[in-house]
Amino acid sequence: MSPILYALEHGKSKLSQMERKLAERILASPGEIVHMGITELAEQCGISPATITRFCKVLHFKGFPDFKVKLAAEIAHSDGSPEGSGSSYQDIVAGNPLSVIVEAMQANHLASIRDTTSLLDLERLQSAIDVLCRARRVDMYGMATSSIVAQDFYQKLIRIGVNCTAFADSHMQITSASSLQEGDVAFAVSYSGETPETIDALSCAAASGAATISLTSYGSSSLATLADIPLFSSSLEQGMRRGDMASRIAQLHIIDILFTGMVSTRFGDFIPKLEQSYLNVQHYRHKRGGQS
Amino acid sequence: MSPILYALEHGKSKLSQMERKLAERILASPGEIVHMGITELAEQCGISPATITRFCKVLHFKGFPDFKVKLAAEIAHSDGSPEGSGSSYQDIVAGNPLSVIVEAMQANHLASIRDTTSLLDLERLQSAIDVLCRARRVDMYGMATSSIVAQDFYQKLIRIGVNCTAFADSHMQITSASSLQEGDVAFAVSYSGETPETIDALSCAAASGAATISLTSYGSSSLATLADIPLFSSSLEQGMRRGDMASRIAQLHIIDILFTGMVSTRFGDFIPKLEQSYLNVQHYRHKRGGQS
DNA sequence: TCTATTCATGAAAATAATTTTCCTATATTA
DNA sequence: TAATATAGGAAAATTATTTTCATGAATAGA
Repeated sequence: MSPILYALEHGKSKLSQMERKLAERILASPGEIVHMGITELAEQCGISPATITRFCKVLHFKGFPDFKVKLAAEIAHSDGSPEGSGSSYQDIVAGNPLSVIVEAMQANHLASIRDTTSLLDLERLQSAIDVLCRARRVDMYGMATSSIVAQDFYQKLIRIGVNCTAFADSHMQITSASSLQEGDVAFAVSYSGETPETIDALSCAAASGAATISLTSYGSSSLATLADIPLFSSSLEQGMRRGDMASRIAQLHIIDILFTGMVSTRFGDFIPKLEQSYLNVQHYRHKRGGQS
Repeated sequence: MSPILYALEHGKSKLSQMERKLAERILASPGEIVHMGITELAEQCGISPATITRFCKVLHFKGFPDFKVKLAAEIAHSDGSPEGSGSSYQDIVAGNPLSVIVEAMQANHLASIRDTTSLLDLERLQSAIDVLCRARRVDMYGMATSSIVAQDFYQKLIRIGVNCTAFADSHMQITSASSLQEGDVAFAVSYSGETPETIDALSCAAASGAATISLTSYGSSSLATLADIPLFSSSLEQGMRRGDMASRIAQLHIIDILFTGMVSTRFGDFIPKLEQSYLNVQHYRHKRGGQS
């Protein structure tokens, strides 16, 4: 906790009634305070602006604006997660004020990325990258939210000239999987690891002789068991319906690592293609008279 | 370097003479700026206070004090964690060992989420949520990477029964935009804020009388200027082609906040629909013999 | 090349925010 | 109980910020 908030918390007992109201309001959501005027804050606390100015002077600030700037600087260091723990998932419920939602979401997403990174098995990740780099063709499978992740990887791979498909349609996924061969890669994404359509597609791909990679939430699941190289994103403890938001961020995080790993491995091959795809989009647009 | 300073540094060329003086003064010692009044800063730059206020507005801040608070928050992280984990953006180059890539990616993504959160304007976010909650119909626009983000929001909105479309085809986007009416919402996503197809679609939507929301990387852009409610994700300093990875994570972060805000606002309406959509997917699967 | 128009800019007016002053009510101590 | 100290608010004063308006420079069009 930042020095200012700490001082407020611990000095509370010494403060007078009105000052305490103020201190409590500030502690309740410091992030909001920095975007408030003195009048607004005064009203919310049921006190007068004069009291606030005096209070800031007591704390040795030059005034209220000075206090705000210093406070903003301090709370920026923290994650927004209460008690600075760094890794706690927050649940979000009805009627929460927006500031709480924002803080909770930040805490969740940061925790999710951290947890996912710390769970990574580098060797396994490297072998996934190697397999992908050598792939003649790559198939992506995923339904609903996971289809977004699959699409994202698809877009990236296309840009470096990897022969890749990512059908959203489960029948097409199966059809595509049937036509894979040895040397091809099937990459399946699923939050639960139990999505039947995705499992079917990956099974089919394995039967066709393709190497299989799964990306699921951490823990044992049918999809992970099935895959040659199972990769994991962190699973979220609270409120399952909420889980897929943080999980998707974590999965994209892994996708980014995979992609960057691929580019880094085959720099010479891939970077020129990446440049070219970028330039071509630019070029086409300029012809039409638009901008970047 | 923080997104604000980065935007200043890189947008300098687009600025006018006086604005450039100002930008240079801010870049010279951002830490001092946050403790200055607008008049003092104006004098030091040899310009008028009016120019400063205008400049802040161009950067989509509410005014000079708002700029100061956001800047204070940002420079707080950057000097807090020098060159390592924490909050500085890392570039990724050829032949980096995987462990370095992983660390850099984590640092980038964490920084991106933090920066984006600190740049958020809660009031603006709230008005976006309000507008979305009341919308008769919502149109999503976005090309390439941004289309992924648009699709993601689309999937979420559909699940809570919001009438929403997210065509990937730019002609369909325009067609759809033309049929919008007052009370509808158009939501455009673009990393650069200059994607012509997306700008066209949003302009068209505005002409049709729809409320317009943009989600772009931080800085002044055509799309942000066009929108009634411009929202921003943090922009990434290093290696331009790398920017869209972190930016996409940041944009999804904002999508999650918007969605959660909507659900929280209209808990009673939306939660049952969310439950129902979940149960229906389950039900359908069990009939076929699969699992969750 | 000249004119019209747009755009950048500063001066000053208007507005908004903050701080200070002054006053009252309450509590405290002799 | 009276004297005094003090917290706290109302309102005035001050200060900061924003807006408006006028001007001159630059650019585009004729």
